[in-house]
Amino acid sequence: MTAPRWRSLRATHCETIEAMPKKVDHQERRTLIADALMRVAADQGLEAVSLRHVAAAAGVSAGMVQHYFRTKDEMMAFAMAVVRERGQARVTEALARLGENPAPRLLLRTMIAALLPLDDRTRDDGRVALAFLAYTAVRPASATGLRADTMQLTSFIASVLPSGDTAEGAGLLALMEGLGVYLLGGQYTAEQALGALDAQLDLLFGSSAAA
Amino acid sequence: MTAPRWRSLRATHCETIEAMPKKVDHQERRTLIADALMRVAADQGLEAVSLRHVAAAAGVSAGMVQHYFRTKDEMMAFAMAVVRERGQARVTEALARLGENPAPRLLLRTMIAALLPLDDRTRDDGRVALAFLAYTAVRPASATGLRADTMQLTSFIASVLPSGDTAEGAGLLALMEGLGVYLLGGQYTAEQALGALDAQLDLLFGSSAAA
DNA sequence: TCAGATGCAATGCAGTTGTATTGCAACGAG
DNA sequence: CTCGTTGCAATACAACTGCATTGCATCTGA
Repeated sequence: MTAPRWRSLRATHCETIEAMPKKVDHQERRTLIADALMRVAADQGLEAVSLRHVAAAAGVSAGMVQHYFRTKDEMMAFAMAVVRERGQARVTEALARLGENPAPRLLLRTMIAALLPLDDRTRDDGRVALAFLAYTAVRPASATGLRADTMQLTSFIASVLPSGDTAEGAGLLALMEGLGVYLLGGQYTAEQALGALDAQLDLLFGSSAAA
Repeated sequence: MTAPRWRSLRATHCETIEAMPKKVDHQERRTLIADALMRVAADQGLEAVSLRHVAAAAGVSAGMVQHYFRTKDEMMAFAMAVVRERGQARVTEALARLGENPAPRLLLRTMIAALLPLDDRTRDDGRVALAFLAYTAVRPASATGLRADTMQLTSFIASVLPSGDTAEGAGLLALMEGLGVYLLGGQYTAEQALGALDAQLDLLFGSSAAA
C-alpha cells in the first residue's frame, strides 16, 4: 500500500522559501495525519490518540508522524486548528447555499443546523470537538483560537437577531452548543434538538410559525 | 504517614450482611478515592487519571485503590455516579434554599445558576463533568444514568415554564449546558453567562424585568 | 557529478500504564 | 487461642507511551 499518490497540489502558500530540495507538500501530509488523529479520537476517545495509533490509522509509519510533528502537543494543536477550520467551512458553505440575503431566521437555523452533529458524518467531528473542549478546559492556553471564534459568532448572531441583543445572541449560541453536547451524549434525538432550536427561534423572532 | 485514622462512621447502610469480619466502611473508602480521582481530573484532565495518580492524590497506596476497585473502569463508573449525585444534590439544595413555592422564574434561575460552573468550587466539578461527557460520548453504554437525569430535568423545567412546552424546556436545559461549556472554556465570563440566562428567561416568561 | 538536504523507516530507551500476584498485619468467630 | 477472612502494601510484569537516534534512499542545487 501507500502507492505514491502524493505530489498533488504543491505548496498552498509557500512564501519566502528559496531553497527547497524536496517534493512533498508538508501541509497536505500534516492534514492527512490530522485526519487520522480525528478518526482515532472520534471512535476511541482522545486518550487513545498516540503517535503509533495515529500512524496506524493513517497507514503510515510512526516515524513519519514524528517527522511532521516534532511533538505530540504540536500534532494535537494542529488537529484542533483543522477542526476549527472545518467548522467554519461548514458554516460558510451552509450560508452560501442560501441565496443572496436570506431571511434572518432561516439563516440562523441553517447555520446552526450545519454546526450540530445531526448525522453520522458530523457526529464524528462533534465528538472530536467535544474531546478537544474537555482537553482545553484543562489547558486554557491553547483555547485562544476557540475563544476568538466564539466571540465572532456571538456578535454575528446578535447582529442578525431582531432585537440585536448581545445576550440573546450569546444565549442562542450556548443553546446550540448544549444541543450538540446532548446530541452526542444521546440525551436528545435529532428531532428533539431541532424542535428545541425551532422553539428558540420562535421565541427570538416572536412568531409562532414553523421554520 | 497513613496513621490509622479510619474507623470513623461505620456502615452507612449495611443491610442483609450476616458475617462481617472487618471494620472499614467500603462506601466511604470508595467515595474518598473517587474524590481524589475528581481532583486529579479537574486540574490535569481525565487522561491523567491513573491508579497511581489517584492513589497519590488520595494519600493512599496504589494497592488500596486496587483493593476497592478491581478495575479502572469500575473506578471511573463510580466516580461518574458521584458526580451525578453531587449535581442533583446541588439542585435540591438550591431549591430548598428558596422558600415553599417560589416564583417559577426565580426557581429556574436559581436552579440553573446552581448548576453552572460560576466559581472556583463548582468549576472543578464542571471540568470533571465535561471530561466525563467526552468520555461517555465514546462509550455510550455508560451514559444511561446521565440520559435519565437529563430527561427528568427537561420535563421538570417544561412543567414550570408558562408555556409548559417540552421543546422550550429542552432548549433551556441545552442553553444551560452550553453556558457551562463556554464558562469552562473561558469563552464567556460569569456576567455574560448570567446575562444570557436572564435574557432567555425574559424570553420565556415574556417580561422585560430583571431577575 | 557530487555534497547536502530532505523524507521516512526502524530501533532503542526510560517512564508510565493497568492488572495479577504475593505477603503480612489485624480482626471476628469458633 | 486458633483460623479463616479481610485490609492493605509491595512488587512483578507485559504492554504501551513519547521521544531521540540512526540509517538509508531520494531529490536538489551547484
